[in-house]
Amino acid sequence: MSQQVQEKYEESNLYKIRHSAAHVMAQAVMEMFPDGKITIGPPVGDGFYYDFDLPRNLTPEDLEAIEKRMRQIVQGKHEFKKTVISAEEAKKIFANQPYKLELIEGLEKGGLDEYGNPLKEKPEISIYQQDTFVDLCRGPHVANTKEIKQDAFKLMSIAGAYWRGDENNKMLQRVYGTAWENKKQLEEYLHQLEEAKKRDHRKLGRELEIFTFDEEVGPGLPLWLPNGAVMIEELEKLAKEMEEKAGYVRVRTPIVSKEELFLHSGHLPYYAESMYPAMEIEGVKYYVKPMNCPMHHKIFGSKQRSYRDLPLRLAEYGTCYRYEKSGELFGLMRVRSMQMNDAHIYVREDQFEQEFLRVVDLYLKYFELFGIEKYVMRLSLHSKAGLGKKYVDNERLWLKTEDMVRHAMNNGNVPYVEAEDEAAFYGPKIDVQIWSVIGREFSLATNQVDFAQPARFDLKYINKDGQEEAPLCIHRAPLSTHERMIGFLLEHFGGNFPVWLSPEQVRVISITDNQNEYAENIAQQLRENGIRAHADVSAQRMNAKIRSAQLMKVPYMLVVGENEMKAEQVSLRVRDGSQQNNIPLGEFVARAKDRIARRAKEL
RNA sequence: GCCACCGUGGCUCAGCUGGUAGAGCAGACGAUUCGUAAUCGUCAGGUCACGAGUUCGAAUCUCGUCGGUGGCUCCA
Repeated sequence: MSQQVQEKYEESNLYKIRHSAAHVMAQAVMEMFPDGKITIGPPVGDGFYYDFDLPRNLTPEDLEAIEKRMRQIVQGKHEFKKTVISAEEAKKIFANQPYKLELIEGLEKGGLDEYGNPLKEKPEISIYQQDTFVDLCRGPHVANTKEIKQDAFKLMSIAGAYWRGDENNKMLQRVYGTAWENKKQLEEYLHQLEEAKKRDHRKLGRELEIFTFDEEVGPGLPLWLPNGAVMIEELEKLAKEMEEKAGYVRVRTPIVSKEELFLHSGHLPYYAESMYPAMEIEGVKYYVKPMNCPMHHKIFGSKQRSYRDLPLRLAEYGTCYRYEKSGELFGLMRVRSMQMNDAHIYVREDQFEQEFLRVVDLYLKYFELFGIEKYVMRLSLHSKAGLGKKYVDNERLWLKTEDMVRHAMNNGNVPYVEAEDEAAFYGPKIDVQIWSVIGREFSLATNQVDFAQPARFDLKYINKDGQEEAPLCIHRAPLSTHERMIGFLLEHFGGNFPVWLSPEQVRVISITDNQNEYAENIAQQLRENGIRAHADVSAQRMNAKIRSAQLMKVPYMLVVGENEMKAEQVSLRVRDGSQQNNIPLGEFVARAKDRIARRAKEL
């Protein structure tokens, strides 16, 4: 479904403007560095970039100069002229441009596109020229440079990027820019970026006292503050409720185990670079677990299983530790200690499809609950080249299980896209890609098939005929990790959580000291009703108390003054600003309890 | 891990081309007792991330380390 949107964008005028702006930028950069090497410069989601190999690193001042020169160039109304040429001619033109020569060879020989991916047919080779700048390019472009409005683009940042996206290649300098049809659109976009910053989970996490990082504790190792701990517990409670209904049982396993376990599981052969290095005790190596699965497989294998026992659904919200490269860490979204919302389901082959769909169904229930509407299910497959390296070397089972997943998804009428070379080492998986409201994309829920580990651990059950048979295993984490989930939810709700998720659900605000005791009393009654409440009896004025409760995004404020105390009532101010004066406490308790029990979106 | 940039009290930020730190908010204390988003005052709080170097003198310059940010690679 996103395919359609992309095709549209590629045909749009905006796409041409951005692509053309990239060429203009390349012209400006090449004027500055005549010996520089150009590579590729495509449009992207909200702008464009161009990758260069330059004699020195660009500085922010350079960006200004480049931008200034670009404005001059676009005003020149230079035509974008396309010429179709032969590979030989192209090689002559770009004789001093090694990256372009590589691209031309790719086009000529195997039909590789600029990212090195194979093309279906051998494409024609064309160049585009504007003013003094010639680029190998298939287009399309705007008619002339003046169609790029001089006040509707902006260079955004300099970044490093590997040639052809391969970390073994040279790192190039990438300049990102944004370009729009007019000044107003550009300003709107820049405004959106500002707004997005306000919803950044790292900022909200600090302001709402959800989590913190400490240099001395270590990068990627979040400390959960009391408010954050409440949220995690709410997520666990939710998961436990759902899973109990769905027939899961819960287990607990240790954080470290002997090397042998991870050799056995295949983690060390295939996953070692994402694991913390071993520690040695009494001459034996121990590893901190990056996943719970090997332990769960041991639990499966701890007694003889009958076909009647399946599906066996073992759940554990265990904390795992992965060594993520330092540059990959990102707030709560990418951490080194993470609590998986994990379970492993052991099924017979004939149960696979139904069980797999039940897991997908569970995701959808969660998405509905959180109001997540924009997502894409992505079926991640192995690649032939990765067999024996990234992936367990058993092509037959890969193809078979991939087909089983496809079949299940098709039968369940669940739309999905396929992604080659993205699977887990032990089998294909469905990842759910979602976008937080501020446009950040990542995968949340995951549902993975594992044919490899059960075999490695020699897991068996006794079938109807009394024969031993190997189960399939489904790894699933519909709430992802609690870290990433809460990071996502912070941005998704902008900190305005539904009542059930709010760390503090009610703040009781006394107007003067005379009502302090009454306020404390009410907070206590609320707590006895299972509502997270506390009284603000500080020496502040009511307005200041309301302001601080609003800033902490507390869903309900109960204001109590002389009148309320006399009448034994409360005045309710809701986070959205609405209010309901002089209601009996019981009425409010009923409302709050109802919202919490239903996990309602509305306040 | 790679490229670039950044790092001043809990938070947000001032501190020009080097002369040894300042504000607001938050906090503590005191005063105020007030009807739906900030009452007033006083006080306390910083080895300017850390370590070297240059210099008569460094928060300001150089190098290194650590941490963060934007990307690349990778990913729940």
